[in-house]
Amino acid sequence: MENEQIVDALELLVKLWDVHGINEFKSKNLSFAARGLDKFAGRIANCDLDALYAIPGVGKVVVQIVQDMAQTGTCPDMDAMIEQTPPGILDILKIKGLGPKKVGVIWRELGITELDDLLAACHANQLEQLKGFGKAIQENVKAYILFLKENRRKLRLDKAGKLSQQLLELLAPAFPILTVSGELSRNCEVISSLVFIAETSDMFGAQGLIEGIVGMQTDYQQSSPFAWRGHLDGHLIPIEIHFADASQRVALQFQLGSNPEHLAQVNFFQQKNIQHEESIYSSQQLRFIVPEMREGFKEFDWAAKHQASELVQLADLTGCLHNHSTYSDGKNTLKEMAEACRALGLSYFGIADHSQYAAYAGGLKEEDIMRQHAEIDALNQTWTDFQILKGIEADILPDGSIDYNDRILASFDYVVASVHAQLVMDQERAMGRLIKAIENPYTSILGHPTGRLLLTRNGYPIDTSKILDACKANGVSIELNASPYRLDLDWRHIYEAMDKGVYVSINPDAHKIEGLKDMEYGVRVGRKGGLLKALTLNALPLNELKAFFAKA
DNA sequence: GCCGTTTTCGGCCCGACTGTTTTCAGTCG
Repeated sequence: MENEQIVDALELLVKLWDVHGINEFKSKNLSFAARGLDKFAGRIANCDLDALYAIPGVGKVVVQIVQDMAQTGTCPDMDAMIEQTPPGILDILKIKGLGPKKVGVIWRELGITELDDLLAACHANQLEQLKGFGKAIQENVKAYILFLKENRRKLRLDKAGKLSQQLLELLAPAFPILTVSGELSRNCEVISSLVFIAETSDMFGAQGLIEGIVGMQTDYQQSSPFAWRGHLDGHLIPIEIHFADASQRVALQFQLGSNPEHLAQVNFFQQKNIQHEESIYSSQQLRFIVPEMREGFKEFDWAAKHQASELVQLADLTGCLHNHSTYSDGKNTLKEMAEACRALGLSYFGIADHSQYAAYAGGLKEEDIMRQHAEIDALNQTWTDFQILKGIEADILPDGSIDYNDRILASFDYVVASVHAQLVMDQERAMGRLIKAIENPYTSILGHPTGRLLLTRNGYPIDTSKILDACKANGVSIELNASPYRLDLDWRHIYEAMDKGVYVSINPDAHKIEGLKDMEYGVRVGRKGGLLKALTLNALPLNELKAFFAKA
């Protein structure tokens, strides 16, 4: 097992112990140890014992657990907990606002072990009767279960992409010409079904080929001679595989890859003998629209003003600006992160560790900042083609002020201002807080503007138009957080950012080296919203970027 | 279960909030 999986397993074990009410301090210690292991630089599975014992909270028992986990993927304690816990409890544990203690109460007092039963209990006002519960918690639980049920067949873009790759490999022997279509070909941030087009001259034999593949479960009611529908074992997301002969493929790819609104706007169903995508547009005197933009949203207005060649590309990026290191909650050192960034061919690395208010994430105290800046100055001596920029991801405090005093803020090259705590706000409060932060003269970039986590938590409500106006007026860039967990700014608002001339910064929010690659998701979703190279902050040459930060 | 001594037991990570209480437990980031 890899470090991340081991740590995840330990955290699950902690939760299960807490649900079962097992020695509170034993589980607290394991939780503490897991945090230490999470930060561990080497590979846990083959490090020596002394290194493990050096981690705070790790003693004989934890070492045994970790070793068992690393080698077998489980351990006796975990086996025992899994055996004693109905699987539905694990789903209930995912509900925000319900911790292990409350889940334990629900299980013991109401005998509930399934989400559906918990929802029914909410409807019957049983939850609010429990000690420590009330109307508010019951309403919150009800809303969250409905949210989970609505989303349980959906996947984030990154997960859908990986599953799609797996399916392409599975299907390749049967269908040499196979393409991805549907939402994934449009780079939607959340995918509700996986759509493929398989070229075949034997429409009626195609079905059977898929049925013969291990793991492919056919939904006979939804399938037809023209399309197989079903799912892959172990995955809830619906899969569609449409069949087309060579002459129909371009048209079908366009049809299934485009939102119906887009099809309507190009009069798709009135068009005959489609041979090339270009002709679909040219026949209507329209400019060509790239696949990812085909939503029937604002792409035609955009195309009236811009060319597809103006869209940002991965190769246009000159550096990246929102990253973490072991100074706060990152997994790799500042030097490792910077070197990895340089290896990607970028010309600068912006470090933006957490600020002091985010104590849970190891936010930087003043002395840490001094230490980090000294290290950056030293590292910057070692390169001529590359440099580290001194940034910070400073918390936007509940009153809208920015963490740190002006003297400290002035010591950074730039400041990413983000909300991390007190995320539950009505729009009025959220706007007051964000606008004040944007107006702060030290703010350079507004970080993850809504705080959303895709398929997990909706962000706080904001009036994006007013936020963009404030950004423009104050020389602040807005972040397109490229982590596939967030992809926040929502791409639907990028069109307006472009119209208003607001710079968008594609920020990976990387907490480890591999996280730097998330910039690709940012580019894909940015293009979907019409993001221009000219208004991508981290596509600017370094001197222009610095001028932007200086608000010159 | 682990740690660190006021060294073999007693105490255990932070700060803030929320929804429950009527002083606090549970949860979150």
